[in-house]
Amino acid sequence: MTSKRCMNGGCGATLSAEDWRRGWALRSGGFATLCDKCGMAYEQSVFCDLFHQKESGWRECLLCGKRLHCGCIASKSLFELLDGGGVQCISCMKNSGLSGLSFIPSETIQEFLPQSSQRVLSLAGRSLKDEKANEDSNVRVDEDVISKGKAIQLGKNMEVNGQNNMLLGRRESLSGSFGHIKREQMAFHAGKACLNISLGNSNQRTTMEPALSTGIRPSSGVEDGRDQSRSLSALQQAQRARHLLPKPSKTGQTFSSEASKEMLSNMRVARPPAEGRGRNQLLPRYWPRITDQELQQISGDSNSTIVPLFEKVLSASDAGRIGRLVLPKACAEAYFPPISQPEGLPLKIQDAKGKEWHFQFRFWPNNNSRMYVLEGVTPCIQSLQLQAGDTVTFSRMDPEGKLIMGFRKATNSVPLQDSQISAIANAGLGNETFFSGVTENLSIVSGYSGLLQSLKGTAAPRLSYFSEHLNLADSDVSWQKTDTHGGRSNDGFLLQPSLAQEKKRSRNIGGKSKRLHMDNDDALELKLSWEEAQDLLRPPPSAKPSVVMIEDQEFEEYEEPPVFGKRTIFTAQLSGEQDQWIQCDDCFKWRRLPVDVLVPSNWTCADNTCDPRRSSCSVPDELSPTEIHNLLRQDAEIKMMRTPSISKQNTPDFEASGLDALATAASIGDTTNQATVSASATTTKHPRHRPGCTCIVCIQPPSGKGPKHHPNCTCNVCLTVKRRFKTLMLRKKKRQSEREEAEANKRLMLPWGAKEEIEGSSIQKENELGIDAGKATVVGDIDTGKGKIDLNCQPEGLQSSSRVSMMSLLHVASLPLENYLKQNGLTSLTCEQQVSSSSVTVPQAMPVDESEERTPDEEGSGDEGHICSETAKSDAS
DNA sequence: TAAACGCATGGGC
DNA sequence: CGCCCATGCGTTT
Repeated sequence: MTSKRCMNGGCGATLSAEDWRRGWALRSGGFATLCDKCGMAYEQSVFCDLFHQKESGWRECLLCGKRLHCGCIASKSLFELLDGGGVQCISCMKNSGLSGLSFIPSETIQEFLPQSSQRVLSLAGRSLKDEKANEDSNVRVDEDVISKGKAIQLGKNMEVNGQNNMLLGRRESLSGSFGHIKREQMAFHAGKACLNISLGNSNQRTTMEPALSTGIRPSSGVEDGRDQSRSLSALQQAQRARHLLPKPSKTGQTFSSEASKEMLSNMRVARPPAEGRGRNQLLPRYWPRITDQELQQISGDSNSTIVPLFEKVLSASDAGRIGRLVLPKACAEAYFPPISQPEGLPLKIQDAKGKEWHFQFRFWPNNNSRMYVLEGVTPCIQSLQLQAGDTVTFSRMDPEGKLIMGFRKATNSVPLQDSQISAIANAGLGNETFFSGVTENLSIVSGYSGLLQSLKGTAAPRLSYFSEHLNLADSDVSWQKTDTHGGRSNDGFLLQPSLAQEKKRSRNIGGKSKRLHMDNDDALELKLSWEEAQDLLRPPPSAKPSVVMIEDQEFEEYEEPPVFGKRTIFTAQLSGEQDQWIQCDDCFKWRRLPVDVLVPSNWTCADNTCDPRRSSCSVPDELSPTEIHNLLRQDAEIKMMRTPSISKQNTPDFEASGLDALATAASIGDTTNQATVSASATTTKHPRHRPGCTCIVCIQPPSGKGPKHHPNCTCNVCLTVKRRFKTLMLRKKKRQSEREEAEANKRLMLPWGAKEEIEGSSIQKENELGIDAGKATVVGDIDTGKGKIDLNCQPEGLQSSSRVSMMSLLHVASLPLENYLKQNGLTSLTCEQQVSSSSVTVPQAMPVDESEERTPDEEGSGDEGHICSETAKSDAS
């Protein structure tokens, strides 16, 4: 397929593949081409490459630079698109031979949909030209006929723009064949006038006014709850989609931008993210995640461009002997050739090695729908040694249009260990969740009560409960899921599952649960530790928790769901002034915020109410590129320190700082790593408490200053202290039982060292979970109960110290809160704080982990003495 | 009789 | 309730 001929009436231009590459014609998505000579698309016309996609909300026309937004669907701009061949259907979210509007979230489209009406509709688009009834570009479609179509109902609650009446109808339901797009659901719009638009050359398009359809608005009284939810959540959905889109692949970008660059070099064209057509319509689980490298491998040295289409995790039946691979309907209809007969078509698909496979692409009628399958895949599956759980990817090589099949073995997932599970179960903290991966911007999750519910079960159900209640269906986020009982194995990604497990496993592959899985490379990319997740967890606005008891443990329950905030970076300046830095979602500039501002998951400059001067994306960065670089670098270092294994592995020479370093050392058994801090400033506190830190240590005013606190004071500091006390009590119980158990087993059999190892191992367990138990260390006189808890301090000999730590913690925790506070001089809840002499990034306080682990003592009042690392080391040893 | 085929069923959402 | 899709299962080859 080296050339194409424009089918548009008098044009007849022949366009070669070289033409496409040169930008004379744009090879579009699907199986279509656009004639650059006449501006018309032919075959299945697809306009998507005429537009650079901008996030999810709008596109910029490459020809006229016009910004098309959702409103265009009801404007003349829409008609332009329609004239090119169709529009996306809101019901199936496919394209009626044209995906120019595929960037518009379907829910948004619905908002602009006109109501079903008894109007004379005309079918727009050249692709309908063969339709006999459409020779005059007008087809009368009776209401009753239309109403058979399912798409109608989507628009039934919409009012009609008097000028540009538009109606989406289900093509299939109308009157049978409309040629190659027979099955497609497509758009109709009223009036002949639309057909007179944009038949000329491309430049005419520039004259079109977007003319956002003021006449069309969503009506109230949506009857169908499903429709309602879809409609009402449009913005949310769109926003979520925007935030959670996978990183664009460069290769994909070249698909449209390379050609267009040449063609439109003098135009204001922003480089689009590689939102290939259809991505917005497809379920995220089908979004291709092929890497640039993989794409490069496929394309080799050729001039071809690989456009990732979709992917699928193989189910048991896909990988089984039947040799049928069930294709996601939306993907099949969007990317594979249209088929009208169940027998379908033979399809040649080339694998990454260049071998060409012959499959039968067909469908089975299924209810009133279809089920698409690729038949004859067994040889291919076997050749590639694929099995259930592996992923096959489908791409298209342009301009040839050849289908390419790749795969990704599910070989590198990291199952949860039993120790991790049990540690999670034992942690006893209400909102702990084992995050295997989360994108940096997180969306709303379910309510706290859901989490609490989940706590009632074992660890595994808890995890799955949480997973399943994370409303992240539109996100590119997956959650490690564990089996609900028994082995707690990581179903779905077992390398060599036993036959006995086959069935159970297969149920967890694909299907609904597959969205809960995540490839390991994704997990790495999206790695977010439990601590970091805590950083991002925000209490709901105006949250007032009620305390509930579950299994003798108190939990704060919130009415509103918790919110995941956007990740920010905390810094401090020479003056000691603390800042929080946040990156705008739109312009990616970093803006300064006060430290105490809790930001939502999405944040743009416009939200910068704290600094009106910088509340616009147009305002330049406050920081120089170098400063930003340093900011990010330090933040990355801090992050790295939080993940011991990564830290150890990737930066063997990196001198981790503070407690993190010691925790790291503890968890990896390297006690020689001292707490020397390169990035932190001089402070009498542990280096972890650098200026800007918002932990309880640092949020308290300097000693002797600040207000005295009453016992029932509800200020942040007091609440935190009280909360810690509670946690301490909980942990006391836990550790006591652990200790008793360990001692019962080992007292007479093991020397101290070995016994200490037991406790040490429990700490290490927690460290594996991101619970830096090693941070909490107690030194002092156990017998008198005047233990001085310095959680800043990490003695060199972790093991011996942990023994003291446990006992002292137990003792301290057994005291009444008042005693506790009093004993530790905390009635005034003040602390000494020194600021650094340089501006540094600081780790964000970890609401549960660190703050709960520490006790007020450490931060405390100076008279008990604030034992810091150096001192503590000698004390403890 | 087994494999292939075509459709039906049902869980999950 | 409708849709998707994994897979079951009866029929055909």
